[in-house]
Amino acid sequence: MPSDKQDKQFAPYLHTIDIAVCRYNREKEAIEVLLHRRDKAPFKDQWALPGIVVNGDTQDKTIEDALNRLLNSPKVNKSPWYVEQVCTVGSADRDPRGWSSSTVYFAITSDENEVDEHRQYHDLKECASGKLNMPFDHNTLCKNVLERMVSKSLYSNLPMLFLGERVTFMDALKVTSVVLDREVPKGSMGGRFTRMVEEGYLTETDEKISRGAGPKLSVRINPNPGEMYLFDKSFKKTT
Amino acid sequence: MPSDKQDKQFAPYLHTIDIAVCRYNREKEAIEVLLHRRDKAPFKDQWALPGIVVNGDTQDKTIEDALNRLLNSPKVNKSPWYVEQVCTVGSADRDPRGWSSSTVYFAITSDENEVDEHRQYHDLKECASGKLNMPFDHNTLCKNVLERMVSKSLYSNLPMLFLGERVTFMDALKVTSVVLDREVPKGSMGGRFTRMVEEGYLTETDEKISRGAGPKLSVRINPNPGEMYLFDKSFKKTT
DNA sequence: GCAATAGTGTCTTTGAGACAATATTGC
DNA sequence: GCAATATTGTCTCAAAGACACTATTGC
Repeated sequence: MPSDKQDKQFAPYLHTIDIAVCRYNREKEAIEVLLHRRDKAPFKDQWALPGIVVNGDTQDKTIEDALNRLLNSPKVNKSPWYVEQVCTVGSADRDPRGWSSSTVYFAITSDENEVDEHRQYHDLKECASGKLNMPFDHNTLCKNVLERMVSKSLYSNLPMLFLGERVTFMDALKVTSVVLDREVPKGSMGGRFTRMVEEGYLTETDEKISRGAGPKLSVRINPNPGEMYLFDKSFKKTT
Repeated sequence: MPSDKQDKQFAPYLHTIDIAVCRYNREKEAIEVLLHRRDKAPFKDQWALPGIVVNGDTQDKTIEDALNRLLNSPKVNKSPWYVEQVCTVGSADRDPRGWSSSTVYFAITSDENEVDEHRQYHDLKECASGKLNMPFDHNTLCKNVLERMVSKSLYSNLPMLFLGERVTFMDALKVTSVVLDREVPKGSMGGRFTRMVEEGYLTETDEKISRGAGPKLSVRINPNPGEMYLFDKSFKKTT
């Protein structure tokens, strides 16, 4: 039924949704992206961003439906804390099969290590730089995702979203440094962190966890993981 | 030749480029968007965002080619100072003709009043709020454009891009207040303006212009209109 | 002259950033 | 105890923001 509407001979081009589901790997101190090993041509067996065809074999009511179908598909199978549309690209030559466009999303998920033969996390920086060679224009897409991530991290707590619900100050400092790829002053981050607690974005707990030497770390709770906090103080508050 | 590849009976859906070309109307103190009166169904004679079909009657090599084709088309016919992709939407019911997706761009152009029967500027806020009823989901698209414009205006000189090459401080202050829809403190804007001059983004001139009562206004030159200046000082400079 | 408005100056507050000093843990 | 490291505090600087004051124009 769907296939007679989407006859590949006559389809002007494919519109796909591709997604960069990212997590924070604490051991490697790196942001990683979930990739999918392609099981068919073109680029069979190469690691690519998971994607689906909008209105391909399955009819989607909206682009968001297609996005959710991708998130629930075996390629991804995640419920990320945060999802954001990054960009749309399209050209005659990005896919050897013909004209195709792709709408790219960026998502943040927990660091649970659910991998299998066809799902694996790779260093996002290596994907963006091309050190890990990816099919189609997926290296460029990863670069776009990384750029969006970095630019938003300057004026929001986006890096903290990688930490989920249970947050410590030192983890927030570390993950922000990892995302921005430079050392973040402890004092500056401390001020921001204090503000988040004072304004109720983070709530206090008595819980403390230990991570090697030194005092235990106080755990704060982010009741709404995925909700972004803006540090922007440009011009006066809207109040 | 192109039409046998894009047989409308078999097209799974239309992918269009829609653009919100905006200007600053100094008299009305408003941001306006160039609309196009549709000359055919659906929504004949209604004012809509100008758009074209990607790979419709004309083959495009890339999405950017389609964007340029739209900019050069009679619907728009502008070379904006600034163009930025905003978002992509798609659904089965946004266009009565069937599944369609649209990639939306935001552009800034001069305030030259080139209008005709089918091209006219309308208040962007009214388009975004729905006070001006628009076909398809164009009210929502305008809302997306306005939101992007406002959020970027908090940490960049985006509103100043409406002024083009010849810039005065008071115009910069005014257009920023108009974009943000609230009074911007003169002192804050003054600091930012001074920095732009000191860092060479704006260059000094001896020229002064008069605008009613009061002293004449000093004119500064923005040698690269369309190039955005970021005020962000989050964390330490990359140097 | 005089109203209107541009440009400048002063002061306060806030947050970034550097860095020292102190406190708390594992071993 | 001691090394490692979390946490707190102090100081400086830059920018936001409030607001007064002065200077320059059109009428």
